[in-house]
Amino acid sequence: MAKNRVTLKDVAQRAGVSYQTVSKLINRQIRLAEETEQRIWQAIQDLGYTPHYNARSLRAQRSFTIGYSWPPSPPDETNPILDQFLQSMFVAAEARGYYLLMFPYHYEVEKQIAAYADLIDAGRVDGFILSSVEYDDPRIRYLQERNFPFVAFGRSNPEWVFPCIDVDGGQGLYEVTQHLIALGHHRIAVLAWPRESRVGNNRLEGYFKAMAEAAIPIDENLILRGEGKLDFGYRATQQLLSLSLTQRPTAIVALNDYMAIGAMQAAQEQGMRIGEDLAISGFDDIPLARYLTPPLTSIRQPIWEIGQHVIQRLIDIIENGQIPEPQCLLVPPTLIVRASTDPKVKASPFSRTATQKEVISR
Amino acid sequence: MAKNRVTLKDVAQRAGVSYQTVSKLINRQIRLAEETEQRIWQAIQDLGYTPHYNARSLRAQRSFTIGYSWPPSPPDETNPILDQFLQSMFVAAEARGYYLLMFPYHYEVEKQIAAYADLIDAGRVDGFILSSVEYDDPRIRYLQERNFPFVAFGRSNPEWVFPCIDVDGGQGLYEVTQHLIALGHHRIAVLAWPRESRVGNNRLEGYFKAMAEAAIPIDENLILRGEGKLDFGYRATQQLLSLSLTQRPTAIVALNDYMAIGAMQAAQEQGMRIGEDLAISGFDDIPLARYLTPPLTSIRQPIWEIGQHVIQRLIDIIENGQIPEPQCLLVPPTLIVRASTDPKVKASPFSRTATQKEVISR
DNA sequence: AACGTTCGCGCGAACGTTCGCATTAAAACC
DNA sequence: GGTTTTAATGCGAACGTTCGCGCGAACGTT
Repeated sequence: MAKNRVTLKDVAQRAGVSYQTVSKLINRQIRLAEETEQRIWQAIQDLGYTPHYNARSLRAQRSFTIGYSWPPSPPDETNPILDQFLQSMFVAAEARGYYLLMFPYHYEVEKQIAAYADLIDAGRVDGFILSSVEYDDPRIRYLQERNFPFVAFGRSNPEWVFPCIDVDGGQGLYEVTQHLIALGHHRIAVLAWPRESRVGNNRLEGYFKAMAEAAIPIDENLILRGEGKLDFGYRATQQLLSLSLTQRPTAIVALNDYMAIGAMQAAQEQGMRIGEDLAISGFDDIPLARYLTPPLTSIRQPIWEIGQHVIQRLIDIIENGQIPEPQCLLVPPTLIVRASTDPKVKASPFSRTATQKEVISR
Repeated sequence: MAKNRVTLKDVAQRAGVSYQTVSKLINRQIRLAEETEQRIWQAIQDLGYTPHYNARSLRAQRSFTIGYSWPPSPPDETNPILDQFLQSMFVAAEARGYYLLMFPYHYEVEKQIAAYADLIDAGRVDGFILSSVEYDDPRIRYLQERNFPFVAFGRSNPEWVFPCIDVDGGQGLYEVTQHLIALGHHRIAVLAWPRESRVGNNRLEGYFKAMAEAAIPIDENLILRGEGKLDFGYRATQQLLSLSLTQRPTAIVALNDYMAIGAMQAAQEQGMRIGEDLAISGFDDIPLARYLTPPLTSIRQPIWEIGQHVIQRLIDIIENGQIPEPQCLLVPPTLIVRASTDPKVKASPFSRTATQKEVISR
């Protein structure tokens, strides 16, 4: 297994210099005679030297490791962005010589904080990425208090100042609502999350803004709140469709795709033609969205870019200590119009042309 | 940030012993006088001591870290088991004092192997978990050659001997095929993967076995191979349904849920009632499966158990060097019968009773 | 010719552990 | 009562780096 490892001393001996000199060359902290430098590189090559991570970290008091933990998705739902987010992050990390360390997410606050504290105290990580950030997030409080580097994917309390990046969900909802209004809809229902949901509230604001700009009064009966699951979307839509003709919505905006799918099923069971009799939109643009019948209008988050950004930012903070402005960056999502809201964008989802006909707004 | 860290020496001084003694107590390599032991624990508690990871690893030549890398899922598909698999693994790892390190997956063989080599040479990991294992997998070859610990989720060449665990996909297909035969189906089509697919071949064997046992001849025209995407399922099913009545299948077994969903859409477009006119089954039991109309019969893999097992096994190998028999463990998946194959198991997917009516075979 | 300055490199120390052996005192043996 | 065993702890070294300082030689400057 771990046989006789090649160390700096081996390289140094072969190159005929002291081992510290080799170290300095590797870390580019020194100018060497051209000839010596070549000799050393050659020796490194010949012996196949790789610096020992733990020794380096011990001495430098740096771990070149970023910690990440996230809440597991419930069994009846998959996290549509996890894979891409992770891949994006560790590609970005690798490019700067870092790796990502995963550790379990605990729901009990104390155990959760303890997990972060242990990693810090053990010197295993140089910083953290946070996601699924909520109001009063104890992790943010703790890390700020210890003055330990982190970057969050998601906003928290508006008055808190910390490095974060977030998708402007409000902008997404603003656009989709505008899109529906432009198509002539007035009674637009929302399948929303509970009031405590920070993400939900951010998104809802965009809906209110678009409605206000179009001078359409808000009907509180059309805003239904639930746990964001498919069957809530289904039941809520049944309820909406049981309203009288003058009250019933002509469009439903769901805050995620699962609820939208539930809504589609409920509407189809009642024989309604989605996109014609009733418009439905989702959020997240899960891969399946374009394959549904009809294809689902949705809002896509720039996950890859967020992963890149969040890591770049964290490493900048770790290495330079400086937190660049703006503290919190908002990136706009992309509205993807499909036949579930606009029947003109229809056709079989499998023909090449149909796929291209998806209207990517912006 | 990293302020004055509490070290063994601090603890030792406060407890009035040498720092090596404290180390030995922590590692339970020594018997101490009851009173001294208490004093030391108290000091550890008082000062909030946490061992420094890099120092420990440097000295012990062990990293307590497990490396994992996996191919990113294509943009039009989500990996339905990734989240659960990861969570399971790092929960198991944490319980034994290990963490998981993620690193990018490269498709070019050389870069891929280089990534593994670098982590080994740098001493950053004690072992690896492999997944998405294929025939002639170069990673297996390399790690075996270096005699470096690893455990694979998935089989490779039948003649290779290495620690692995895999879902018995053949058993899954055997059961679903038997299930369909018992319902009176004879012409059972398969939406399969390309011939080079190891997973696909393993699964197919179960189909052949069940057909052979029922003495039903294989019709090669009913075995269609594609890339495992939704639209292949769609097109393949269109093709199958265009066959003459005597040749057309009465049941379609898909090797994953996405192809099954495509098949359902194609069949429904032709006005067929799924579960009655045509039976369709999938594989993976993605969360959405039970919410489809009709709910999709599928095969669920025991992912959590696999994650636990794979980690336990790897740590055993790392710590004891011994590779327990059997080298490769096969675990059976679970057939979940829903209305897409058996209309008796129907009803709205959202009523409590309906959910319970899902028949979990075995 | 004497004197700074830069260049090229070496040296000792330290990072915080673990490990094996040495040491001391008390207890047990004959 | 001297010798051997056992229990409880100490001591020095090592793991493979990085870091700051130092030192001789070469180089230009006055």
